[in-house]
Amino acid sequence: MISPQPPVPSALSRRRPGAGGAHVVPKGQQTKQAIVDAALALAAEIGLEGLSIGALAEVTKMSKSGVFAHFGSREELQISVIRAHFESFYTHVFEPSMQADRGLPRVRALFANWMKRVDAEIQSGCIFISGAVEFDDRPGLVRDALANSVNIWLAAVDRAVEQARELGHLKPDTEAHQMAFEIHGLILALHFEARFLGSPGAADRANIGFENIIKRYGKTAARALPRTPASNRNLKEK
Amino acid sequence: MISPQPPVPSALSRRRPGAGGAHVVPKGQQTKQAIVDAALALAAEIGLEGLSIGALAEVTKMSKSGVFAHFGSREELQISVIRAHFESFYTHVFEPSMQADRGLPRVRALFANWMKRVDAEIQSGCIFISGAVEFDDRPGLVRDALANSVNIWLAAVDRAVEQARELGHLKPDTEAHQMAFEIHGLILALHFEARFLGSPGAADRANIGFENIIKRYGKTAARALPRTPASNRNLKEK
DNA sequence: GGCAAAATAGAACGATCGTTCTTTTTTAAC
DNA sequence: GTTAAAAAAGAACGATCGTTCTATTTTGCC
Repeated sequence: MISPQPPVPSALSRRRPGAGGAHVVPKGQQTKQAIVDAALALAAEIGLEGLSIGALAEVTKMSKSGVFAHFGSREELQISVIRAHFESFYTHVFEPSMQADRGLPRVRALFANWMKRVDAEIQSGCIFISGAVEFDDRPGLVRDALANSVNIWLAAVDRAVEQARELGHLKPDTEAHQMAFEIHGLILALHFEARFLGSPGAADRANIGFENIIKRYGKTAARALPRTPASNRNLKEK
Repeated sequence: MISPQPPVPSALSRRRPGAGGAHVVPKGQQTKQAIVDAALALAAEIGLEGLSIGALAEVTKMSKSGVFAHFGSREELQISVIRAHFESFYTHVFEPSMQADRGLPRVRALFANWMKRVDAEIQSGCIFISGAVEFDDRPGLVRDALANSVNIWLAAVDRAVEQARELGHLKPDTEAHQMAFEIHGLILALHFEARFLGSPGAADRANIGFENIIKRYGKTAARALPRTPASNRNLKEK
């Protein structure tokens, strides 16, 4: 239900040959994984559209046809990259956040881990963001896979916000997707300013923006130190 | 000072031959303008990187070399497109906004016109946004021209916010670029959700997000109807 | 209307692209 | 160790790319 694509045959069986067991991982899947890893790094830099089988063959020290044979088409290669990126995102951003308590803590964890991820992607590039721009006008399987992955993630954010509202951590009339939309905007602005413009302090601005959003939708003002005693007083209750 | 590139020789003399005067516009610049216009539409759809001289020749019903001769390189063509896009943005977004009163009204006008523009670009695509993604890792003249244009625009937003603060329309400790950053995020989230995901209501969410930002930084709460009499009361003064 | 200059067309280049086909090498089960 | 299957290499394809060079057409001033 979580993974956007069914055909991940060896996602769980990809473990190294354990004691007593024979070689569990066929050679083919092994090199295919290596190709996808290289493609992941390459696509992050120059985009999914910039991914070329020739360049990939050079990086992996294989022949073009050798690389190609593992996917059957460039489209399938791109989809494999999206799949791998989603898995990584799921492992490093989504899963750790789910260990935080349901409600506002989890919303904070989602944003913090998301920030950490995007902050690292300032250097390498983010496939979800660049892919959205590259394929917003290009229908097909690649776009579908991309939109599928993104939707799953954004829905997870929506859900966490809605749970926080239900638990009384947010104002009862909070529109979950409205708040998630504003949070998403901060991430995109961070990516834009930091990666494209090289503007320093963008991460701080995203964090401050997040606190502003929390202040706007949160039920209590206890979290971020209030500016004046007056504003503190009136926010304490209701 | 405003235009990011000096060499715009006929920006003012591009008027049609008036009564009595001979043909003021040489044939060359005339078709060059037509090519740039076609390139502008094409680049909005498929991106600056997707711009190909062959496709452009087909659209304009010219030969490849005929198109090419006007620019001398693909890079120069891309820069011309950025220049044209900036001029259009300047005319349709910046200039009308400057007719609003300095301060909060002007900030509102800037956002409203920006929204109107992006809303139209949901269909065609926005060169500033897609270009930022395409060239965030590709140094060169194209990237420089793009960053230059974007910086001019973002600085204009910063300036308008700062003026609003100075005029007492915003809280005195408002960090202009922080607020502009959050506004920029709304625009980017709108572009992402509406253009890539096709999510309905994204424009509404951006507008609501803007009102939230105004509420956060604004000195008075008179604008957007307050939810409760209590919150209204305490925000009225200070 | 003639004439130089500007504008456009046409053909070809080397490079790279994704893909196909054939051949060689490597793997892995017996 | 043999052997069939899987994996990888190699060569070539048609297409498109940006660009160059040369010819042809069109423009615009006298």
